[in-house]
Amino acid sequence: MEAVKPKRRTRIQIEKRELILEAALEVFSTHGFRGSTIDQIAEAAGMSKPNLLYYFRGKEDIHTTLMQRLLDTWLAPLRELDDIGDPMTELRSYIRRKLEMARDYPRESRLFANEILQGAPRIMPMIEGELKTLVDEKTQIIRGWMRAGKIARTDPYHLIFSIWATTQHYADFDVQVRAVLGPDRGGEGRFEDAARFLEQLFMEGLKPKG
Amino acid sequence: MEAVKPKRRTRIQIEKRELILEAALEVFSTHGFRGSTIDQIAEAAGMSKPNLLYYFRGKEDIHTTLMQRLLDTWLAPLRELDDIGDPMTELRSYIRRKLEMARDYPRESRLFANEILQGAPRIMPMIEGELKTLVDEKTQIIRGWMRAGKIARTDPYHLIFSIWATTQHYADFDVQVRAVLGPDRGGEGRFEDAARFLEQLFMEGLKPKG
DNA sequence: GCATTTTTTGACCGATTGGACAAACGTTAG
DNA sequence: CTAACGTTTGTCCAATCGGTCAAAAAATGC
Repeated sequence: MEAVKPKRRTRIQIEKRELILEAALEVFSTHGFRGSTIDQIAEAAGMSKPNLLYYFRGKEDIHTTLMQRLLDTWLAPLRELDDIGDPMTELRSYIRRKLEMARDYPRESRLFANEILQGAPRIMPMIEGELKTLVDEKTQIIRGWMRAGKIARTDPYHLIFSIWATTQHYADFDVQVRAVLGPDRGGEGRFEDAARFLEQLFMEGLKPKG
Repeated sequence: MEAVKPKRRTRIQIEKRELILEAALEVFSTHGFRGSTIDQIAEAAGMSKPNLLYYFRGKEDIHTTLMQRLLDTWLAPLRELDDIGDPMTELRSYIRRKLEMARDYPRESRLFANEILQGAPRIMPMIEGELKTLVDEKTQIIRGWMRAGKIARTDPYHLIFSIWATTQHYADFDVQVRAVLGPDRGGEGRFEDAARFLEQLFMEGLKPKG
């Protein structure tokens, strides 16, 4: 195994690459990979297409760079889930943090959803590697809580899936959520309503059986 | 308001249009609208591009036809949710039916998800109309159950969202679910495991408070 | 069988796409 | 100042895209 090249970067390169990735996040998350064009990204980043291609080898390169960074931030809340706190409180915090991410980083959520929806053609290794390892690890912790009678016995994998699904729904299906709630209830308050609902659902649903 | 033209169709037209829609469902659901090409659809339908365009005016036409049909089948389980049965049983059946649809019609789910993810540019009217109306109607029924003390008091809109999110997750994020569960647990049994988990979560979560 | 209508095809078109490239322009160290 | 290096741009290209069209082929009605 060879170490990754150090890749000396100038100040301008660092700044411009950052600018491009921010623009690409905006474009990719709203149109998907194939639906986005380099021109769109270049324009959003305020530069010409050839100029953008001076900083990245190509469209694919931008996308993979973006996805690699994304996964880290995206899995951060799950990483924080640990053994030392009270199980119910830990899970409640996890749900809250996940919902906050859906609220504050909807583009990241949609970018990820777009990729998975289409069969994860470009990030399958990360799913089978990093992500699976982390989930396997955390389900063990959850299983421990169940054995200790701290939370109801159930399938820890599907528990995690359901937390992912319910929270990310508010980012990925945002337009539908807003349309269904209507103008009066679809405002910013929808996230607090969602938080209250999900907290109740999961806390009651996971209460250990006497 | 003018009635839609009767549009006399020959036997061949009916058959071929069906063939094309089936092929288009396959292609659109895996690559999204912009990611799919007419050539791909034509090949999947076993005909040439000009031949396909003899039956549909264009790419957009195929997509909207597909979406219009889809929404009906897609909302069918929610339509069945009614007042006459036992509330808990009704909700349990709804969840089960929804999960069965994710299992049996994953392409339809992904097609829908793709469209919503990108801001529902082509089906917004259906969301704000048909879908919203139905949800408004059903939340009233659910609210009635809550007032009658049959299920726990909570937000009926977010309850429906969470059922949609958790069930459709198994279609939309299928590759991720399978990758995380691994080869041993990611087989066909995953849907039964999911059904058991979701049933427990929602039934316990919605149990009326004594 | 024959005329009419429906279906299928190959060739083609303009627009857009991802990307290459060399020349021009800026910046900076000596 | 100037040579070396980093950055930006205009122009170009081949491939692919959605869609057209006229003519050939097949099906249909009489």
